[in-house]
Amino acid sequence: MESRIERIKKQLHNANYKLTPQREATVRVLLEHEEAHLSAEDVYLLVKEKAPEIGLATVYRTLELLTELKVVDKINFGDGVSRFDLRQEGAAHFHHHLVCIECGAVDEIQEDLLGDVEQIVEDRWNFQIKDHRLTFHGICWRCSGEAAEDAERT
Amino acid sequence: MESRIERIKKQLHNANYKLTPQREATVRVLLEHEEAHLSAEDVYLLVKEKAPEIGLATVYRTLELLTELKVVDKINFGDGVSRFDLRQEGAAHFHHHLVCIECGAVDEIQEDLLGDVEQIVEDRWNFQIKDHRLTFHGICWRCSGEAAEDAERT
DNA sequence: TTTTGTGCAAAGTATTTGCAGCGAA
DNA sequence: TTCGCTGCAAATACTTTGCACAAAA
Repeated sequence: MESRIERIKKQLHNANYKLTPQREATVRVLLEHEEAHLSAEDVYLLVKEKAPEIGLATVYRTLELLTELKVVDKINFGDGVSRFDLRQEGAAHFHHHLVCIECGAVDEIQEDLLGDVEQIVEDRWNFQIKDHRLTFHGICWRCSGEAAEDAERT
Repeated sequence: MESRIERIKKQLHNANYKLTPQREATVRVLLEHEEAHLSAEDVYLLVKEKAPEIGLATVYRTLELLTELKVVDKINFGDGVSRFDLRQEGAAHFHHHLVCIECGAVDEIQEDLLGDVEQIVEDRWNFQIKDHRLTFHGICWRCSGEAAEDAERT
C-alpha cells in the first residue's frame, strides 16, 4: 500500500510543487504529531532536530502551502498563534475540538456531528457551506474527574 | 426601563471596575455597531471620532476587560486579527457565524443550533461545555445569487 | 538557463507592557 | 494620599517579505 507521505507527494506534484527535503521533513513532523495541534514555531523546533539548516520562514511557507492544498487545516484557539492539524484522509470536513479551560488540553472529535445543522443552514440561510470550525470550550473528563476526587477527599 | 449601557455599568461595578468616559465611549461604539465584527483597531478609530484623546492601549485594555466580564466575545476568523462581538443579553451561548469566502461578509446566526450536538458531546466525551465557537465558511446568498445572474447573461 | 525553493535578515502587524501623570474616593 | 485608570512610547510576539544564492527541470 502507498504510504501517506507518497500520497501527499502526489498532491503536491498535481499542483506543480515539489516535495523538497525541507517540505518532507515538515510533513513528517506533522505525521508524527498528529493530534498535537502544533504552532508554526513548534513545527520549526521539531523539524530543526532532524534538519538543523531549515529556516523558520520555510516552515511558514510550507505550512501555508499545505493549508492551500488542504493537507492541513489552520486553526486558532484564541491564544495568539495559528495551529496546524493534519486533515484526516478522505474526510469531507474538518474535525471538531474540545478545549479544556482548566488544563488547556485539546481533544479531537473525528465524527462529523454537524450534518443536520449544516442542512438547516444551507436551506434556511441559503449559504453554500464549504468548510466549518467547531470548538467547544469547557472542562474535560480528566479535570472533572480530578474535581470529583478532590471532593471525595474532603 | 433600564438601558443597556446602565446594565453594563452595573456589571462593571459588581466586578469593582468603573465605567470611565473612555470605557463608556468604547461600549457605545460597540452598541452602535452590533453586527460589525470590529477589530480592536476598528473600535479605536470609531472611538477616536468621539473622544480623540483616547489611546489604542486603552481600547485594548477595555476590550479585554469586557471579554472577561462576558459583555463581548472575542473571535478570530483566520485573518490575523481578533474581533469583538457584543453578546446578546441573556444569551446562554455565543452565536454562530457565516463567513463568505467570496466577499468576506460575516453574517450571524442568533439561534442556537447546537443543542443536540452539545448533548452528545457532553454524554459521549464526558465534557462539560461552557462555551462554543461555530463558524461556517462558504458562499453567501448574495454571492451565489450573483453567480447565477452571471450565468444567465452568458 | 529558466524556474522554483531556500536561508537569512529585515520589515510588517497585532497586541502587550512600563511608567509617569491624572483624577476620583 | 491612595489607587485605579490613562496616554504614550517602547517592547514583544507572530508572520510575511526581499533578496541573493542553490537546486532542479
